[in-house]
Amino acid sequence: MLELVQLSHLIAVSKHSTISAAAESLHLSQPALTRSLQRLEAELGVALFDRKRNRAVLNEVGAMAVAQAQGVLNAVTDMAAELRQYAARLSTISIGSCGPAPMWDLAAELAERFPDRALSTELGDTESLIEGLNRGSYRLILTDHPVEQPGLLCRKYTQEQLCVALPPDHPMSSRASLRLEELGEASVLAYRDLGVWKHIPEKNPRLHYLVQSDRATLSELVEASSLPCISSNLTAFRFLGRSNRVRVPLSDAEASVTFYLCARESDRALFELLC
Amino acid sequence: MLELVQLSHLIAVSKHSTISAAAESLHLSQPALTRSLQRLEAELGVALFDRKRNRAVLNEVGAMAVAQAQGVLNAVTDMAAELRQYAARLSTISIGSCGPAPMWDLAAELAERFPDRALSTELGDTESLIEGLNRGSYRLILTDHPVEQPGLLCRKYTQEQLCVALPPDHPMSSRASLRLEELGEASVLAYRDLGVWKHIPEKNPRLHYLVQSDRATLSELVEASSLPCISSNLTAFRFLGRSNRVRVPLSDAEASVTFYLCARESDRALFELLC
DNA sequence: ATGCCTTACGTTATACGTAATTATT
DNA sequence: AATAATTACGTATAACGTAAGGCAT
Repeated sequence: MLELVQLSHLIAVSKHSTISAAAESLHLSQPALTRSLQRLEAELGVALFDRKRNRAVLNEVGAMAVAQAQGVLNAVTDMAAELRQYAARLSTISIGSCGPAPMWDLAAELAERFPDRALSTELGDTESLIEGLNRGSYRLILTDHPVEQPGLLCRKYTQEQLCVALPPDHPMSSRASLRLEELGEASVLAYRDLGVWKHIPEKNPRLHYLVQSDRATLSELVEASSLPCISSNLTAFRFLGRSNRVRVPLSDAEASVTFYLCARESDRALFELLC
Repeated sequence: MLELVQLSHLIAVSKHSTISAAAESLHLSQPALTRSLQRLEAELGVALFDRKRNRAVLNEVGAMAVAQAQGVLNAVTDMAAELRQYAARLSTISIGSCGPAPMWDLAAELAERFPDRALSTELGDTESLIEGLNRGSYRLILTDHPVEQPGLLCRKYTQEQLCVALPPDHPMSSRASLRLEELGEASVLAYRDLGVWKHIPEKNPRLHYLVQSDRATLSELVEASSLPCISSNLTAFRFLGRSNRVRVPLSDAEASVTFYLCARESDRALFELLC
């Protein structure tokens, strides 16, 4: 049977012009390479070289064989790469969400249930998430409204309520609730990935957001300062650390969102495991 | 390095469902096949089977691998077939002609000069021959008129003059020439492949042609009968055998043709060898 | 109990390297 | 002389078969 090493040998010869040079590059003795090429010719039933006793040069058929062999080898490496990628995709659970906090919760739950599988998380708007779920880019998504589509499963997952975490001595710390606008021109701490909350800053453009991209840093800043911090029922325990902040809920309509968990019908087992 | 036998082993397993059955079909022991598959998995770095100690079934990745492997193996066999075909085409000199007799002469000349190369001959009308020469279907063609085209070489090759071979006692045997029409309603022997002569019969539709497809048979019939035989300066020695026929040239305009030899510019060496 | 897969071990076959041979530059 | 390819021969590695073991139906 024709084998791939033989094809790679042929290609090496075409690259190095002489069998000797090719053999060296292959860490092979010259006789071994000669025989390998002879076997290849016998296998194919065609002569690939013009042999002049002292020199073996590729003939016309050999030149075509080199091109073909290169094609075959590329096809094989492509195949291997595709398989590895496919296997990786099968073993990773990719989730998409329109808000960071519920995604963290979901990721934590999945990590606990499937400790040996990789997780990939992504933020996006609900519409592109649904598209991604249908396309197979995501196995689970968290949306900001229920999704009713044939072939998709959907149920309420959690609710997130934004609040402002104030130091106990802040003038508004005893309020039952407040609107963002009431904070005036204050500087507030906030986390970078907003997702579905990305329109919140527009509610009070005068606010000066001190955006943090690292949760630990944000937590430290909260503890080390008396700056108000935009937080929520889901993020409080992460952002506020051991500080004794008072959480005052925001009464703006946009400050409360219900998240829905969606999966493909074919993934019902996974979906129901999370209920 | 990944090898093609391993891919064929994988395909065999997918066909026979169990490793044992596949091993038998491959004339291999079960353990040998098991190890071959293990090597394949190790090579690819992905698991292709769900192993239940007692049973090994292809998993999702394995199913995709089977499809890919099939593709690779097909590509390889295609490659081999193409190479063999290419080699065959390179080693055969294919000639086309618009008339059989000069083609026989040319073929004989080539066979003498290239005793180890195969010849393929084909009759056709001049236009399709030129097209074939440009396409690479022919290396040499014989046309009934000179061809002037950039990239093509052309020169006069030979002339053919039709005649009627009559027995010495035939009333017209002493004529210097005659027209087909003058033969009236006679029966005449003729060879099948007419090529450029195919319009000759129309010159005298009353003639009854006893068409022969075998040259030896035609020759025997000429010797055994007194029937006139349509022949030419080029075919006389083949068709008339040792009979003492008198050849009377045909004076019809269509009964004389000059043949031209054409080749591609890239084949100048071959072309000039024949001058 | 039978079928199927895997591991272990001794053997074989295939491809390798070394050395010798021949031809070409 | 030097380089390059092929042939010959002994060797080594890698894949094989047999045998043994374990799990499941």
